[in-house]
Amino acid sequence: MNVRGEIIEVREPREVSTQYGERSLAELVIRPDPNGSSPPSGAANSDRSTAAVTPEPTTVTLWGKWTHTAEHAQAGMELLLTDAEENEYQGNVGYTTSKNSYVVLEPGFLVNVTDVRSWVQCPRMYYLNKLSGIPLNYPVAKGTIVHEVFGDLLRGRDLEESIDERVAEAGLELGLLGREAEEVRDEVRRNAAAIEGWLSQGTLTEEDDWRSEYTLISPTFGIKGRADALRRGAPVELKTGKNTKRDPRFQDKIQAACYALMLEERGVPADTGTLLYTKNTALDRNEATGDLSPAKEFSVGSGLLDFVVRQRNEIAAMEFDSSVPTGYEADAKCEYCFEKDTCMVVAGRLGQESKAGAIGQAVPEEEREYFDRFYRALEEERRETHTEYRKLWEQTAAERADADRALVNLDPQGRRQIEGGRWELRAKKPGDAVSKLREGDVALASDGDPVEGHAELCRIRKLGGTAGDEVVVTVDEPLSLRRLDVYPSEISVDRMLTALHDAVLKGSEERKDVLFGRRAPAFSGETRTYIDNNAAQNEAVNLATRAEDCALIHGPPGTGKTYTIARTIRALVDRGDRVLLSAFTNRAVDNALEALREQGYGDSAEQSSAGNRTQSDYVVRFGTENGVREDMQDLRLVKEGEPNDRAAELNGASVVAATTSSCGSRPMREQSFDVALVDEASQLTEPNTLAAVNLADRFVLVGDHQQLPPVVRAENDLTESLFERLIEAYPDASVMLDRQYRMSQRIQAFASAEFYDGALRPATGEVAGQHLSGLGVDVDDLPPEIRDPVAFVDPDGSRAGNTNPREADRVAELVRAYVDAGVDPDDIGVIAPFRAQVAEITRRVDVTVDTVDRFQGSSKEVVLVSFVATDNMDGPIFEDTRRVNVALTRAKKALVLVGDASALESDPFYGRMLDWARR
DNA sequence: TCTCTGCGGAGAGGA
Repeated sequence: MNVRGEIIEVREPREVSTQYGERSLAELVIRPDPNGSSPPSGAANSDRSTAAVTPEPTTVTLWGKWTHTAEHAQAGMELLLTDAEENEYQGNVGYTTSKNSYVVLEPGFLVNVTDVRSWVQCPRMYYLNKLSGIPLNYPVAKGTIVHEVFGDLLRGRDLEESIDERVAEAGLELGLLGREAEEVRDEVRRNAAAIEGWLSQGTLTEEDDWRSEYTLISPTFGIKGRADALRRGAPVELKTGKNTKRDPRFQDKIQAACYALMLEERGVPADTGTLLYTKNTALDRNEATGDLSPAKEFSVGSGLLDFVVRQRNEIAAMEFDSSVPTGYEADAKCEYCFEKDTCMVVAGRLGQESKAGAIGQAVPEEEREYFDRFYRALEEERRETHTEYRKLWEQTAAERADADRALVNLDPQGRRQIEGGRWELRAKKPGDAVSKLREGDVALASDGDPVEGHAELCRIRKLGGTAGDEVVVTVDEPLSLRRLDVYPSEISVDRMLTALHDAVLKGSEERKDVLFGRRAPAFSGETRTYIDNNAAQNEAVNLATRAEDCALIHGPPGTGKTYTIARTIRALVDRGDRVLLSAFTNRAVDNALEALREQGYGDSAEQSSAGNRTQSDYVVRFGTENGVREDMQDLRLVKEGEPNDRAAELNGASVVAATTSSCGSRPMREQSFDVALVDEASQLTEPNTLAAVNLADRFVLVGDHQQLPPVVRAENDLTESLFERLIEAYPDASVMLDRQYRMSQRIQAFASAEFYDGALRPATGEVAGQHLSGLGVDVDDLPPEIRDPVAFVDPDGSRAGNTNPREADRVAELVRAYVDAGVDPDDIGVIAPFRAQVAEITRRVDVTVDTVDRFQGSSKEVVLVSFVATDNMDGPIFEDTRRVNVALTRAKKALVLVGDASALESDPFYGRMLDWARR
């Protein structure tokens, strides 16, 4: 049986005499989790009836080599013991390890296979890889291409066709690395020859069954990864580096053993692993000690699997309290390590202990403190992401579907092989099924069980379609498409971590002086008139152009933020600056680009045809095909093609527009700018902002900290934006746009008073006095309760979960009243705090209905807000009043608050809002 | 069960 629970005490390991002689053991005391203990396989949920009783602490005895794991265990960690034996010692009943047991620390912490690999090489290397990311370099780029070609060959694709396409796909990266396509194709061809030779060597018989790219997630061992290939059920890893030894490298074996471990968990054990070294040149192959085959097979014994688990436990234990490895944990030799310099520099700069030693001047105390604080915050965020993975197996299909995390009960509609040997799978989804999944997302496609069944990472090509129930995905290997799950990603955390690293360890001293409060931002140069009808906007452009370090533009709702951004960019480019335009969302990036184009800059007509851009005065949109809006696709940098052309296109652009997340990608990390201008800065975590800021000498942040803050999973330092921190530290480096072009006087009054000290005012009398009559509506045609431009309606509903059906009915009635009075449905928007209520209202009306969070950045002539709450305003969603600011400031001419009067009155803030609405 | 956008998912290798 399996035993699982929280560790409450760890006792010293000791030697004891047994009938087999001297043996070591370690005892742990755990509080068993009644749901976690289960028979070794299958029926995990069979004994849930015992859940009601809180179990007594139990002693777990770890024998032999598992005492190693006990040495890393701490109270508070979760422990999983598989194949446990019940035992009784001196009257106490407990559990011990058996011959087949594994001991797993923090099984919910999901370690990547490559992380286990690098940890085995050296724990410091694991840390350094995580911290600084792997930069753009040729061996890695080439390795990636060879892997892709390998997969293509296994799927039966023509070699030359595969090489041509895969090299072309890597065009941008290769170009940035200064490589010619033909040279790369030749090299890939040489590597592929080794693969092909082996494939056709007779090693393979008719019974050989192959599959490529196998995704595995292990709930038991807390490991996830993707094997290059399986041959007769055993893992095959391709390595394009040099290995002139007879045996595979140890860390390569560890990698294959990780996959073998996960296969064993699925009941299909593999007792061998194969490493395929394609090597570089014929010369290298001759050096191979008599062994001409690129393939090296090795046996995967239980000792190796145990070792892998123990190594993985070391990582989980290290991450449990976010501590930093020193290198002494392993016996790697620093003198031969090619990361030695980096290792020593990081150690020296951050004041860390390192086996390799430390060089360089430590960064000031406050920077180290900052680094540590954000490092912990980001690791905490990573752990929250891991709980999302865990739900893949802890929740039932129905629970996943209810949480909008999966589409279940899909009806497979067939498959076909597409270009490149890959597959297109089709299915129908139950008509009313909704989820967070969107077209273009990477998701986990499965036959119904994403963890124990057959699952593949896929790309969603179509969701909905004209019939509304169509699902189309593409995958490397075919399966019966019955379920689609959100696949959580750590990319965001990884990129924030590298941005933090770059900011503290690579950032210029001048910028760090400002970031760490040692010096106020400086300004210089002449003041000019850029915008003649709005003093604050003009001041904002001047602040940005005169900034020597940074400028902060505070843009409340409707104040012409986007216009000001476009004008600023133009001013900067006109004087010769190279500018990075960034924002949190693709939508904001494209909006800013649109404004730039409206001002006559960067229009595609002006840009010469792609590949022939010689003048450096054009705009490039850097982003994914799905992320970039249709009308900006012509500016989008296509990464595929002739390396030199692709690189020249990016390098030559005087304005590059990309999300902050993209700024953390490898090609973008190679770019440099004079100025980074970041929109939606108040919605960005500090490390996210740094990803853009790191790429430029100076930066301009645009945002409104009175609107929504960053969305993060963990409660920590990430919730305050850099924008907010700096605007509080340096009010003199900021300007607030104080004239709004959106709301009538009556509508803006509450927000202005509550959030902007009354400083937000209508830009013109026309804006202030706008009214529904401007839409050709006779107010007398409306029901009396909504004739005032700001109205309150209490439908006397009651909250049920995150919905309020009666309130939804009332909202629908009011929407119809507006439409009947002549308001165009396109001019009406409905806002609700919860997605469930959004769905409830959407069923009743045919106008835009969305959450507050998704409405940020847009506006409507008429807005209705459904508050849902009854009884009181408790709950996190209502506590952050900035959300209300956003909701109330979306309306131009009419605003209706729909909610429960007594609940709203129970809170001072909402009470004031009610007084204003009822005035 | 609060809100949620990004991102090639992970891994690609160097002596």
